[in-house]
Amino acid sequence: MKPRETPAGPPLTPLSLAILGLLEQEPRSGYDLRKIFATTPMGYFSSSPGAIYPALRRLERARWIRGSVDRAQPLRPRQVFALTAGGGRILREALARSVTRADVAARFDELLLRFAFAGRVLGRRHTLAFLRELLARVGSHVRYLRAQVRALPESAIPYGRLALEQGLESYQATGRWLRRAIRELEEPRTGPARIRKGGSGP
Amino acid sequence: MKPRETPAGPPLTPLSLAILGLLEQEPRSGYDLRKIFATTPMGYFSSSPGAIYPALRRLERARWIRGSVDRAQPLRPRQVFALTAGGGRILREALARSVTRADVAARFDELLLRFAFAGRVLGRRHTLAFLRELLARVGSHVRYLRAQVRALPESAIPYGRLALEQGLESYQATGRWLRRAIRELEEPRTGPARIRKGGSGP
DNA sequence: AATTTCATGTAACCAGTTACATGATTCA
DNA sequence: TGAATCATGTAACTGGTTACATGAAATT
Repeated sequence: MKPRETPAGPPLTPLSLAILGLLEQEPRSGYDLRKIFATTPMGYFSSSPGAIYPALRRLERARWIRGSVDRAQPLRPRQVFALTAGGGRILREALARSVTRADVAARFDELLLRFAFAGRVLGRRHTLAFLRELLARVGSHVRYLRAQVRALPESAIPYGRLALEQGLESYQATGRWLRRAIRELEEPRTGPARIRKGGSGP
Repeated sequence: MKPRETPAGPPLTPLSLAILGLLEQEPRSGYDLRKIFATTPMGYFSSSPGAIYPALRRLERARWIRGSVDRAQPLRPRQVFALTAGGGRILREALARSVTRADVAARFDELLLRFAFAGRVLGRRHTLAFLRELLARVGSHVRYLRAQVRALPESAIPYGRLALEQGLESYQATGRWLRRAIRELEEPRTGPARIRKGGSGP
């Protein structure tokens, strides 16, 4: 038995990952996916047909998803895609992959997407492990940014420092959120801690 | 005089904008830019030669920058690029462009980049106007996210809600930062308000 | 002598963008 | 009748990624 059974396969772009995660929840058509990307906070991803339909075909060619024509509907027949067993394995692998500081700095949205899917797909235990690793990496990124701020000459014009501080404070808030999320998942049977208000009202 | 003197020109991608902003500060070579992207928090941008050198040539073709060979150095001659007058106009236009909520949701890094350059290029007054508009858009995005959280069924599994709350809290922190930045720029002659510690230490 | 750094590039590839196309059905 | 919605696609383009190439100078 050779170690790697996956013969390369198509690259797992953020869009592909989002599609796999959504199809794990339930089978959906390309149009369903477009609606989700167009009308929910997942709208971060492109909802353009020129992105989604080719992506679906790539995933189908790799046998990670399988489409079937749904003729129940009276309209033009929809093609509904479902995750295959192999696709599920790929998804779990992608969600369990370890996190680097570079991911935190440059691809945080993807990490958040992974978290959102991890609960269903990996279960509470692995999701907690993921969050703890994420917290460690966010912490080291915060320390990195703080060092960058300190390294600025006192005389420098404030714009660069302010821009750095935006990132710093945003990641600090994320650190606080991570600790809360970890606490919440550790004791699952407590009522949901509603978020305190305050922040960016007018 | 026809209204638009700019005949299309190349698209102003985030990388192009970063390059224009950096060349506005001082003339630099492609290698200088690569070093900046590779070793500073601007590392968010790609430092690959396959991105930078073609971008430089596009900008040069559009006459937004101009390169000149620097033979002072004993090494292989460097080509140093400087912003042209037309390039400066393009840069100012890009920095002054108005902000939408979609920008806040999907392209915040670019907005931050614009802020970092705006101080030098647009001056304090226009930078303040930019920050105030940004604050308004961040506020409406926070309200949007809060509505999304509220719309979730109480029974839902907590992962989706938690993921939404990450964004919410991160943007709330950005709102606080924006108010502080605005205050700081409004009264320029106060000592720099150092950031209070706390947050994501170990 | 070998490695690292300086400095600039090219070539192949490709995911996503933009814009257009199609055709049925439901609604006003 | 006409518009909007459902639903799926294609075609052209291009910026960025990855990987490779080159060659001189400084460093070890």
